[in-house]
Amino acid sequence: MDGRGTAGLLYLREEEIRFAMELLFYGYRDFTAGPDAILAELGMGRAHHRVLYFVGRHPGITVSELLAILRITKQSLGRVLQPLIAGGYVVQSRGRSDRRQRLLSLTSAGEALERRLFESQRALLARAFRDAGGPAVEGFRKVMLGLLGAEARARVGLRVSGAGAPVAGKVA
Amino acid sequence: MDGRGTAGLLYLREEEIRFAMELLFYGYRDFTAGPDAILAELGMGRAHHRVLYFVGRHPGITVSELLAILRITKQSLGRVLQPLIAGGYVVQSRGRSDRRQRLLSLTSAGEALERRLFESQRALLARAFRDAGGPAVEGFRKVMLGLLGAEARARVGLRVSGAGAPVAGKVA
DNA sequence: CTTGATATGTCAACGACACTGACGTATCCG
DNA sequence: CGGATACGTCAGTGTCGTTGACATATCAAG
Repeated sequence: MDGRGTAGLLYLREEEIRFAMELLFYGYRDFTAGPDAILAELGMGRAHHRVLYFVGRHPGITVSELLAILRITKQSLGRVLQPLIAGGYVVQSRGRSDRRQRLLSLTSAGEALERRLFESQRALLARAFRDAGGPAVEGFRKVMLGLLGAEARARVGLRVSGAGAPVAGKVA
Repeated sequence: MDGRGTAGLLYLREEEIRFAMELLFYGYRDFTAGPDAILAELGMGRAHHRVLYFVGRHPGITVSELLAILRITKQSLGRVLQPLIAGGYVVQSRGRSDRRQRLLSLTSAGEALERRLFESQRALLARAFRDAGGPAVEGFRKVMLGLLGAEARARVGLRVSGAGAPVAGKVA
């Protein structure tokens, strides 16, 4: 299988690892470039995008849960959430069972902006998927899943349904 | 090469795209967590890591070239490069053909630190590769390569061939 | 050899985004 | 009632990026 019939299965040479590292570095940067440009025009940044994304993904999410996903402090979230609320992108509502909670949701303006940001990345990702092909996409998911820590894997695993068998991973 | 509009092979549902987005978000964060922790003890940050990495990767690199790779300003680089030089991790030497250039290389201390940071990520990546399997790794590379812009693709592409890699060869 | 471009360094100010620490308030729960 | 929890906020700090301006050494060309 491997060109050089060296070791049997997967010979993890350093070069191979460094290649992957650079793919992650350049890939992540180029993947976020589109939204970054859009947000810059609105005086917002990547942090705003993350909030819009996860609030859109989990309508009615609590502040605590959002903090856990983003792994930032409430002070950091506040700095970015306040403008989003003031700008009419996000609304708060008090929890019905627990009135201390402020459940977050997107307004229609928030949904529109999130959609715009999403489409920018969707286009790039869809092209990469199409060019790579179905089996490659499946491999991409497997490898990326292996990079996630236990917490993130659990979070993302909740919706892994259609993505095929999850990686056989030991979650230390 | 741009077969637009057909959903034949790969049905790019939104859910699938969002799943990949989250893999990239969580994956990149968890992938950088190891080095971040090591660097924090040394009073350094991710920017220092990137300089160590690429200087180690390209010994004798010019400042201009490093700036082009990182896509930051020389002021930003200076703030991070100066401590690395003062700390004995990086050395400068004047270019032999062009004495205006300051060619950058790692000292043995720099190599040791870079190696330590590398090993932290290598362990995680190697485990993810092993768990996912060879074909999955190949798919991972294909998809990630598709996310790179032309410039980054050319940059990493320079060593896809020269690596003598068991990588199946052509890209995309 | 002067002249203009290039490679690099640096000062100064600023912005985004994270942090810690501390305090205040509303609400839940036992 | 009283402690724990959910959230908000003020104040200060640090990393890492930016723009703008200016200095210096060196190259390359007329």
